[in-house]
Amino acid sequence: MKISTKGRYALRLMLDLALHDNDAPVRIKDIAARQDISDKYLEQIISSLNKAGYVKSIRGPQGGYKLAKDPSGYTVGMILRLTEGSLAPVACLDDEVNQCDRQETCATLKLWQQLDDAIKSVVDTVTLADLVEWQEEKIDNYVI
Amino acid sequence: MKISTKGRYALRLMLDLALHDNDAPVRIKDIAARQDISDKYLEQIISSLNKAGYVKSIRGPQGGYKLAKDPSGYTVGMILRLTEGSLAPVACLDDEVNQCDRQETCATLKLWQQLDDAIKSVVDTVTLADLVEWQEEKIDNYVI
DNA sequence: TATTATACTACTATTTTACTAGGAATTGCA
DNA sequence: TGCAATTCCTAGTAAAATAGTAGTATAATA
Repeated sequence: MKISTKGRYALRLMLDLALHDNDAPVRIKDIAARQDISDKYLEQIISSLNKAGYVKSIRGPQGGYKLAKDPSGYTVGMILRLTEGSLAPVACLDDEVNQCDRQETCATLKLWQQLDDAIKSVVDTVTLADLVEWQEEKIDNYVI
Repeated sequence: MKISTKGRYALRLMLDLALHDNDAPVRIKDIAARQDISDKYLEQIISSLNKAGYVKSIRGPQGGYKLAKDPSGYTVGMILRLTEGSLAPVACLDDEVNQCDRQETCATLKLWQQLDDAIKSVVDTVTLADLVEWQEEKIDNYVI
């Protein structure tokens, strides 16, 4: 029941983009350095975000990436589902293909549905804008 | 972010024990047949439940397993954590060893805490007795 | 046209998952 | 007392997922 590095890195990547959103696009190399993540791995992750239209890419010198829309336009769930796949705790909630034949009389199914709802209530509510806000709060309060 | 078979099977196993809780202990073989799960695999799973004192075992002929206490005494979280390990969505919530050095200024940490709370609010609230109840409701309503 | 950046594809070591296999220990019953 | 039924214990293993690395192609800019 762990979120993988892919999902976690994707969130930090998008947050980094949101925090450095001025005119100039942000290079993978810079995100990788700031977030201390392999740039080659980030490249793969951002590639799927790019294909989904979550970020815009600019190639060549002075190139990089920018968010496609305002941070408030992304929920955490959107980003995680794109990189992690489904966030449902069991496969039978994903799609009909994975439903088992005990469906009708399965008591644990109700449990999984409740758990799924609880997860959704967080990931589909919190947006990238919230993360930006929280980040700024944390930085303000953080004194060495 | 999936619950593994180990955790799912453990829940069904415990539910099966709760549903067949009369004087006679329940054999692994019977649970395996009813739940359509490999009995050798169930054996391993119930072994950890036994070591944790969640079930009592009786060896020899007419042996088997029984719940150690009333179904209301087990939360789903207890059973899942024993078999799955931690249910926290990221390792840095598990223990201090896994905390990263960004902890102080990490905005996603707040997200993971909220997600963790949401998960806990379900798994630490629902008990095996609830599953029994749901099961009975389902069976009552299920007409072929 | 050299340089800087993204884009794409393939490969790989490690870990986790989901079991299977085989035998040892215990106990009830004939 | 011995056999059969059951749990107990340990090891092995195929397949999938995870977390990357590596190399080259493509595009844009100065």
